[in-house]
Parts: sequence; C-alpha cells; structure tokens
Amino acid sequence: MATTPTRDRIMEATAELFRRHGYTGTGIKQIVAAANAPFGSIYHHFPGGKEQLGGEVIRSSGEMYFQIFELIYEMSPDVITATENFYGGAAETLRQSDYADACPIATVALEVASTNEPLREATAEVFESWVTRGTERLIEGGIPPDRARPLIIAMLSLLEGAFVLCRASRTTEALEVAGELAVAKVREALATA
Amino acid sequence: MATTPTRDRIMEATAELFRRHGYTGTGIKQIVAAANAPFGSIYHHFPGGKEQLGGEVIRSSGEMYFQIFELIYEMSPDVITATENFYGGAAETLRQSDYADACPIATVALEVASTNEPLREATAEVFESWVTRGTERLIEGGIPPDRARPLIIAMLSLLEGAFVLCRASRTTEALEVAGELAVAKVREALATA
DNA sequence: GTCTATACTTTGATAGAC
DNA sequence: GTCTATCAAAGTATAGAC
Repeated sequence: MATTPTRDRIMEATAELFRRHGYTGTGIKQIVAAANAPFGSIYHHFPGGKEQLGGEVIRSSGEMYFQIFELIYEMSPDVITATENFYGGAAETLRQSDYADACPIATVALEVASTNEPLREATAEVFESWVTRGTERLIEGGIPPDRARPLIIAMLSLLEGAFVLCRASRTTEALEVAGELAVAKVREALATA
Repeated sequence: MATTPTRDRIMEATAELFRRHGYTGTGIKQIVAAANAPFGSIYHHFPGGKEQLGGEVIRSSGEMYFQIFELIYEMSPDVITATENFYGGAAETLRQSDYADACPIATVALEVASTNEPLREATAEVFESWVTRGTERLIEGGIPPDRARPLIIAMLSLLEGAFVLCRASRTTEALEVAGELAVAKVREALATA
C-alpha cells in the first residue's frame, strides 16, 4: 500500500470492497477505514457522496479489467490461446483470492440494476465498452467482422455466469466449462474466415 | 395477493425484494411493509432473523425457478425447442418486468459469496441442485450422459451471465445470443448420441 | 400467534475547527 | 485539504401487551 494521494486510495479501497461486499454492503466508514483516510475526505473529493464515488469506481474498475483482457490478447500468439489464457487466468485469480476476485462490477451491476439509475447506466456503459472494444480486438485477431460481436457477447456471458456459479460453489468447474466452450466458438469462428 | 398465512406472505415478499434489491439492499421494515405483516412476525416465524429468512427464501426461490425449467421441458416436444422456449421465456419475462425479474438468487449469491457463509452455502446448494437435476432432464431428453453435466453448466452460465448484461443494458441482446448458443450446443450434443 | 413500542447500532451526510 | 464531532434516518433485534 504505497502512499498514493488520498483520492486514489479511496478509489482503490472502494473498488476492492465493492467486489467483495457489493454496493449496499459497503459502508462509507468501511471505505475510509480501508483507505486510511479521514471521514470528511470522501465528501471533499466526492461531493456527490456514495453515488458519485460508486459511479467513478465502476468506470475505473471497468477500464482496468478491460486492460487485463487487452494485455492477455496482445501477449498471446493467437486468439485461441489468448482465450485459453484469459479464462485460465480468471480461474487462477479466483482460486488465489479465495473465490473473491471475479468480475469487479457484476455484483454492483445486479444490485443497482433496478434501484439506482445513474449507477445502472455506469455499469451498462462499462459492459458496452467491453463489447465494442472486444469486438475490435477479435476482428484484429482474425474473427470475421459479422461474427465478432455475438462472439464477444457469448464469451462475456459465459464468463459472468461462470463467475456466479464458481463464487457460490467455491469450485472452478463452471469456469473450465465456460472456457472450453469459448475456445471452441473462437476456433469455429476462425475456421469460417 | 390472496390471504395466505403470514409466514408465506413474508417469504413471497422477501423473494420479490431480494430479486430486485438484493440481500443487503432489502430491509426488514421493507419486508414487513410489503408483506402487510407486523414487525414482530418476522422474529416469530424466523427466530434466526434476517439470515434464517434469507436462507429459506434462497432455497424456496431456487426450487420454484427449477420448476419453471422442468415445466417448460415437460411441455416441449423435444430438448431443442424446450431450450428455445426457456431462453425465449426468460427474455420475455425480463422485458415485461422492466428488466427486474431475472434469476431469483444470482444477486444474493454474488453479495453473500464472500460475506456470509451460511447463505453462500444455500446458494451453492441451489445451483448444484439445478445442475444435478438438469443433467437428469437432459439425459432423459436424449443427451449422451457424459455430455449432459457440462452442457447444463454451460447453459446455466450463459443464462446467468446474459442476465447480468441484460439487466444492466436494459436490452435482451445477450439473452438472444446466449439462447442461440445454448440451442446450438444442445443440437450438437444430440447429434453425437 | 398477532401486534406495538422500543432499544441499540450503523448508515449516509453535514458543519466547522484546524 | 485534513480531520473530528455530530445529526437524522434506517438498520436489526427484543420485550411484552394483547
């Protein structure tokens, strides 16, 4: 925990807490304690309170998670092994974090979907940016353009759903099934190129 | 809203609220208001408080949702059209409920996965029962036994993940993609029988 | 079994000293 | 910008009259 500025520490601590406890399950007092920040700092840096902080954390976490995706696809020799590496890495992260670190915004997304419109929009924008930019990456990797968007949506659905099952069961079975299916679909789409 | 006994009304109201607001987002006061029940009734019928109520609601909602699955598979002429009907029905329900009614326990499952061990176990048991009994149904429908379990896990992951994306985006695009992929996998598994 | 009143804690938020 | 004290409201839970 380096001595980053207060605002950044608050964002990081909040992101971590959201992933594990969700939005309603995370209190401001919990956040300032984890961020080693005085209580008033929240409202100094985020005048809009918890909702503003939540919105910024959702977008920031979404961006960081996509960068992991991009990094893996850049470092892998082809789209197939990239997909294998991505799902494999997700399973490994899940195990190593005691089944806590899955998608950084899915829990919040489900919580706010019917209760908080500004935050629902934030989660929607993150997912749509993943789909849009993921589509581009897949096309660059050789997936036929008209197949790329449904493919990334299927991959993302498989990932998010498997995260739900894996976190509940504390096993990675679903993630392995999801990964294999994703790889098969990528291979199939490549073959029709 | 018939005049069911108090306990049943509490269960129903809680299930409804959990689906929309999650576990931490649902308060006891909210529950008794929605159930038209006096406050003390909660602790009379559920001495274990919110946690006991939560556990019972998770199991009960899980059972009811599986019965919908079973009903659709019994009423459809074959596994392929049953799968189409199931995903199509889920999308229809989602639209008609203003994107509120998706999986009855997924939100709670993610919320409690790292924060409440008894409730995490309840969600894990529900998912495992869906997988186990869903596997049997698929085998009865002609899916090769060794392919049935991974297939139902893939179908469930696709469904849960698509629910996340659909509720956030307020569209059913992901559910349509997920449904088509699920149907394709069912067809593929049937062909190898 | 039903219902009310209340205790106690935690929540998000604000005011204002430093 | 940092930090403390405090608020009103909502959270869960309990006691006890009916």
